[in-house]
Formats: sequence, C-alpha cells, structure tokens
Amino acid sequence: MKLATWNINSLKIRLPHVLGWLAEQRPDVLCLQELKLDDPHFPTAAIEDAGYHAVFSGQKTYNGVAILSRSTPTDVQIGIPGYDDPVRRVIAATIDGIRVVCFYVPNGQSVDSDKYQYKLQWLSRATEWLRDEVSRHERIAVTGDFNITPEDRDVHDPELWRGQVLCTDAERAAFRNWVELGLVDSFRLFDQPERTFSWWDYRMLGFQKNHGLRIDHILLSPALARLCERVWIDRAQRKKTQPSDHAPMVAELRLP
DNA sequence: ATGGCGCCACATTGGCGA
Repeated sequence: MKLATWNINSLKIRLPHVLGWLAEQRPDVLCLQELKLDDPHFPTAAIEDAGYHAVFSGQKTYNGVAILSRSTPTDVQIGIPGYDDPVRRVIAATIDGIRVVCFYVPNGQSVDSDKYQYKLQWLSRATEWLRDEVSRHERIAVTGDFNITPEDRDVHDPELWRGQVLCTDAERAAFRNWVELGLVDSFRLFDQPERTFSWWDYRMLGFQKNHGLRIDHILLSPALARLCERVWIDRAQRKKTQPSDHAPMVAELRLP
C-alpha cells in the first residue's frame, strides 16, 4: 500500500499535476491540503475518472483538505469533534481498515501574531482528539502539512530559522506530544539523505538552492510502522512547470 | 530592513502562505 500526502496550493491550478501523479504513482491513499476551493468546485468527476474516490472539506480562497483513495472511504469525519473552527483543515476516513487523518495545521504566520496563538491552541485541541483516535484504531496514519519542523536537521539553515514560526520549541513540543501518543515519524524509520525537505520557498531560487523545510509528515501507529518498508519525498514534482511549493511524501506499507 | 514568488479576490493592490 502506498499512502501519500501533498499540499498542492490550489487544486484548481494543480489538478493536472495531481492527475498526472495519480497515474504515475498509483497511490492507494492521497491526502491533499490547501485545496483553495469550495466544495461545489471540487473536481469530483476528474478524480473519479482517474479511478479514485474523494472525500473533502473545502472553503473559498484558502485552506481545504481532501482524501483520495482507490478503495471506498468510510466513517468520514470532518473537523475536530467539539471544536467549532470555521477553517477547513481536518478530514479523516477509514480506508482498507486503516484510519487516515489528514491535517492542514495552521501556519502561525509569526510568533508575535494572533495566528501563532491560534496555532498552539489548535495543536492542543488536535492532540486531545488524536489521543482518542489513537486509542480507538490500532492501524492509524496521521498525515498532512503539519507546518512544524521536528528538529534542526529538518531545516536548511537552523540558525536563520531559530525561534521563528515552524521551528519554535512550543511547536516542536506539540509534534513530540503526538509522537508520545505512540505515533512514529515514518520518515525517520529509515536512513535518509541529509537535507531532505518537503517544502521550498518559491522565492530566491529556494528549490534550486535546496533552501527547504521538512514540514509535511506521515505518522504511523506501531502496527503500521512495523509494515512500513520505505518513505520518500518526490522531489521531481517540485521541478515541474508551475509546481506546488510542497512535494508529495509517500509511505509504502507491506499490506495486500 | 525589505522583498523575492505564487495564488486568491468585493482585483490593478493587499492578504496569506512558510
């Protein structure tokens, strides 16, 4: 089984990229973030023509998440139960017996911003919900754009980014809280090339200079981590014409 | 110190992303 996550920064603009990647990689599950379109504009027909089911939660202009899958998704959950947040950044579904959670974690903008306080609050609410989800599902994958660099080695220039949003101690502590729920950072199950990132700034030749961050993640419960054979980031997508600033990340599991 | 790029919308500039 191939399980993937990709912040596509507008599904309207990036639909050809997504369809091309589905055809090329044939993932079993693809979690998407930053759809930037409302539900009536979701390209359901094109996704179905590609052989995929889609469940989604979008809004106009910003945010929005979806889960595409070859098998039928069940028990679809939109938003964090009990957390009345108008921003569409959470969707979960059960696919082939695996609970899949797709997050678009708040960016936070800057540490002195109200948006940063919202990010920390959101992370706290998400943690409480995940505690429950993890206890309910032996096979669970928590994926998405977390907007957190877990460690300095996930940052192209740790000194430049020190203390900045995406790299603060409080955000990294939230990431560790999720790991302490029993989830494993699948990327680090394997030896990885140094300076491997999932996002690169559009500006200043960020990709060409590999000025990136690893902020997109796939966390696996122990029952899934045991079955994980390979985790990789598809940098080739970042080289394409009119790319997303994020590349897809893939976890391959030894599952029928 | 700022902007660089890209996408979006009550658009020809500002909000937001990371």
